[in-house]
Amino acid sequence: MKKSPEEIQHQLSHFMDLLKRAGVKITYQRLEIFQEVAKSQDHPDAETIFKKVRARVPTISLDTVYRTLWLLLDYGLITTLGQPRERVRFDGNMISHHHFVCRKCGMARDFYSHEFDSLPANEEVKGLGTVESSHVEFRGLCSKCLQDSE
Amino acid sequence: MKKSPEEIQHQLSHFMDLLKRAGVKITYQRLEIFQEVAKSQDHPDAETIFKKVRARVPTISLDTVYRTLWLLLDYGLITTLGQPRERVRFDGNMISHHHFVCRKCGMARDFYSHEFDSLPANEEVKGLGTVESSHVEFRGLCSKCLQDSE
DNA sequence: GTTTATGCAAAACCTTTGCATTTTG
DNA sequence: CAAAATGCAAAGGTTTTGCATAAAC
Repeated sequence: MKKSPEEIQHQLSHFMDLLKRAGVKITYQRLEIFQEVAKSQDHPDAETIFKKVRARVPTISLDTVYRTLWLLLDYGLITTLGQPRERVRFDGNMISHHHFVCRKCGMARDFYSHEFDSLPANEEVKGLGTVESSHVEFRGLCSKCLQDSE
Repeated sequence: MKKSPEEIQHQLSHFMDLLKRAGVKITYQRLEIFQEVAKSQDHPDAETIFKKVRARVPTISLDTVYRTLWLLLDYGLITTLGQPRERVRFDGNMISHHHFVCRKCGMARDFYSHEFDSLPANEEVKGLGTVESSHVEFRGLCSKCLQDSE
């Protein structure tokens, strides 16, 4: 589902509004980086975004890209695949299971559900390849972070 | 759901069997590392596993831990949270969506489903915290990797 | 005895930080 | 003009690699 130029434009206005209200400066670099991520379809890494933006802003540096991406994340304008700023974590539980992940502290706990083990894939998904398993991730706040924020 | 000592023992036999058949050497270090991950409940990182194993094998080094963990992953004896050996990836799509991920090449594609946006959490999950959203990940082989393996 | 794994140290890799300069509001 | 952001270079943290030694088969 590719975004229309109008939709990108609309998101861009929202982005500028949000920064303005927060007293954060709107720079040429930030606008370009935001647009690049907003129109991306393939979950790019920082380096990829850097290269694409550099084609239009030759003086941009990689650390500005990182700083901007974390800023966008803080303002809830983008998300990451998996937990950001984390090292690899290993899982010795080979029984099919699912996760509850705390969006604040990153705590991940297993739970089990036969129903979720084999959710039905629709035609759109079947067209992408062969589906072997399904995994559910519930996101929210864990009891501990809930208490801390009260 | 904590594993019983018998279950760990059973998994250990399976592990040794598999390595033997593959002509891979069974070492003290590998046995200890495997057991540590097998009994873990909290998705530890390499450093954590290293520290725990070092308590029993004082001469072990961190690079052996990494080499062994990737070995275990290759043999399908453990998994990782998120994609292994990957940098952070950003997602500019803020509409609630789900993923199909290829287990071979790591390709991740979005798809949409109102049903999956709010799957019902059971009592076990509700006890962990407040659930805000649900996300489904289908895993399998993408069309491209499927072709390559034929 | 031959092959493979280990431990060490050094490298590679991705991401972050300090600081002088430039840009924004 | 004051405050904040950029670009540079250097540092930080995690993961990987080359190689001599040690262990497994």
